[in-house]
Amino acid sequence: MVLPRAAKTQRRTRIQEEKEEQILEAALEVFATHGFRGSTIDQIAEVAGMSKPNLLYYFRTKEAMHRALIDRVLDSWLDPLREFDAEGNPVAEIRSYIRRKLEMARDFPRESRLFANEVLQSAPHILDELKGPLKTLVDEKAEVIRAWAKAGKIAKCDPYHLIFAIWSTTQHYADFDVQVRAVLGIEHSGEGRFEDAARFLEQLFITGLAVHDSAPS
Amino acid sequence: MVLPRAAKTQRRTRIQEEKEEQILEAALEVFATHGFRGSTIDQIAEVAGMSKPNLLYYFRTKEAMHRALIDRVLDSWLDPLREFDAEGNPVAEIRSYIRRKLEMARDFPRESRLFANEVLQSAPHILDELKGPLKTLVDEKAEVIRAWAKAGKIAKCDPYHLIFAIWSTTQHYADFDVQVRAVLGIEHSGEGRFEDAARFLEQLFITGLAVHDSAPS
DNA sequence: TGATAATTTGACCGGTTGGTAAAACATTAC
DNA sequence: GTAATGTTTTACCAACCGGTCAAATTATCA
Repeated sequence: MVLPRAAKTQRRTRIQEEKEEQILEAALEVFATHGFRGSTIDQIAEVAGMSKPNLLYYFRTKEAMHRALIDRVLDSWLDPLREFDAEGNPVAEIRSYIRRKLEMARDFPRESRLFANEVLQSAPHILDELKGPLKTLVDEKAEVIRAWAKAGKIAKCDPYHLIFAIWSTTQHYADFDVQVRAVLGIEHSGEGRFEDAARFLEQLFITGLAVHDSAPS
Repeated sequence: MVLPRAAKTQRRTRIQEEKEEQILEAALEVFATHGFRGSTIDQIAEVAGMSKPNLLYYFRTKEAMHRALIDRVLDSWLDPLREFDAEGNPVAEIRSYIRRKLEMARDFPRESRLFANEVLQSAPHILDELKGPLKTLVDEKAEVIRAWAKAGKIAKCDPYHLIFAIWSTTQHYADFDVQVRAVLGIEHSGEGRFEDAARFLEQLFITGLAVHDSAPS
């Protein structure tokens, strides 16, 4: 057999699983740093520690690699939002959503940058996912937030823009890491900046969304 | 004379000014959409409506074009922060800073994406500007904010992370425009989304930073 | 007008890029 | 062991990319 991608429909070799894993790891590194068009197969091959034709044996095109990577990462990327619980305490839910998003920005910055690059450049490869699954999920959670506001549990606000604000403020620490560190200076560029950010963002969102006396349910 | 860039040190032709303008406009369009490595001189030339060698007559390399573009745009991009007035009313200053940043995201999204692309990819061409002029400016304004907090005019908070939060939430509407529109759906993708965003962000930041009874100066 | 300088173009070049072909090599199943 | 299958490598290609060059064209101005 010469076509590994076809063989995959049957059963995958141990080697296949290992190598595909290796390749996607390298692809994440490179795509996240240079974007799709800015990345080269040679670069990815080098990071993956294999030759270019070898790499193309597992993924027939650059786009196939990118697509496989996105498919694998997108789901886990949305997990924090999925865990947003309608039954939970509103303030606690928002707080822990911010926490989780910030932890992801700290622990998985490459995944964040992968999407940031893609979206920044008009999301040519994931637009459908944004309009479909992502929109559906956000619509659902926005409804939850709207209900909380209506019940007077949090301040009235546009739930979509609230979600955007949480996304942008947290992912900022992954996507614009270089700028954050440049501005903070070496002395504040330790991992402590994530603690500081968490403290600030909690204060901002929790206080900013608290129901104040003049606006009862 | 054959070297236009040298001639520039003397006096620039009308044609030179016009063409350079045209080129930088096209370069902004292309660089903002595809990033530096993802952009090609041919693309820029096509958008600018001239041939590649002609374009290279005005800017000798792709990098020279990029650099000229950044130089031209960076200053105006920082204007809103510069206008941040230590003598003004804190709440009003923060409110109008958010307003201005949001207006820029709406009116000059390409400029925002130009920097976003650059920073996302580790800012290879502007790192010095970030560590120098940008950091200096932010340090200065952070001190103003710190003083306001100390005087009890706004809630105590980390001024750097406050600035980051304003940057990220406002620029989000330029940089991640595609995603914002995908999530909001066609029905809410009109220009009205900037009004909604402004309302939400004002509420968030103003309420979130208001001094609350339990924390006097 | 004509001379001079400024601008534009087409043809081209060496290096890179995504991708292919085929043969060499390794692994597995019997 | 050996045959079939799976994996890796070497050599290569056509398209593209950043950039050059010299000639052609156009604008400027005495």
